[in-house]
Amino acid sequence: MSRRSTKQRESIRSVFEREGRPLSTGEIHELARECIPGLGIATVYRTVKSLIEEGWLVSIRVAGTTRYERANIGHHHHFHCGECDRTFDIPGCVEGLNKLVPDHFRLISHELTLVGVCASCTTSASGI
Amino acid sequence: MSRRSTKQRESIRSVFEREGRPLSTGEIHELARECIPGLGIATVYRTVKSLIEEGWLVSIRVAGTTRYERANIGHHHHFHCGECDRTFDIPGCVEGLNKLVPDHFRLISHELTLVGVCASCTTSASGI
DNA sequence: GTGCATGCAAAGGGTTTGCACGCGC
DNA sequence: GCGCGTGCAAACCCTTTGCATGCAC
Repeated sequence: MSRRSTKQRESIRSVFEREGRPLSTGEIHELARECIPGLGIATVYRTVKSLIEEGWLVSIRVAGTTRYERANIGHHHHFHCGECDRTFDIPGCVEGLNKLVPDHFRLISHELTLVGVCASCTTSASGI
Repeated sequence: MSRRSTKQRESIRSVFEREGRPLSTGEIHELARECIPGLGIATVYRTVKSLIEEGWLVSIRVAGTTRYERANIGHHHHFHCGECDRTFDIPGCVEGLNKLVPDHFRLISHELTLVGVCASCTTSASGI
């Protein structure tokens, strides 16, 4: 269970700590390659998988793509920007979920995604 | 824009009318083949695409897969059963969405998915 | 030195496209 | 008969796996 500390692995962890938002494998690859040009996509997938097994990351699905984020940030939801295609965490939750559950259905969890335009795209109009 | 009426196309439409719930391409293919054994998967994809362009279907993403449903059923959300992997429509909505939106972000739409166990899986324990 | 982690390339699964045939019109 | 819609197979994209090399320990 104890994993070796390699520069690839540490680089991927630091990308998440630096960005502080959910990232796709493409984003991870691109951002981590700024430090490690030769980083292979297979290593990204393998490292993400092992970080999930360790409980350091969790996977989420937003706007049709799988993304990954830190596991320790508690219950929250997501805001997806349709302009720059980035996803952000938002704290808080909604009320009235139980009244939506049909009779004899059992509610275990829920996912909420807000879709719109993020602050930087709203102000710059051109995106990032 | 006017499409020919073929037995494949009509069969796919009737599957949606019969089931009344969001369907994946796999489910569409399987269900429509009960009437048209030779139906190819490429035809399913092409027909679904054209039904979306016509505004008869819309695509949604639930639990990691793309599904399709009738476009004319109004605002609603989804319940995904983790046992049988089927998705159901649920009427109604939640309150308090606006207070979740971060400053300077603009909210356009939202998606809510409840995850749990559906009525038939709850009672039969074994699923469908 | 031992063996896990990496990079490359090939293999998988789901979706899309090219092409010749057949059916709707 | 003309041309769109279909079925098959190949092509694609994203993700996973096999294998030899290299680095962490």
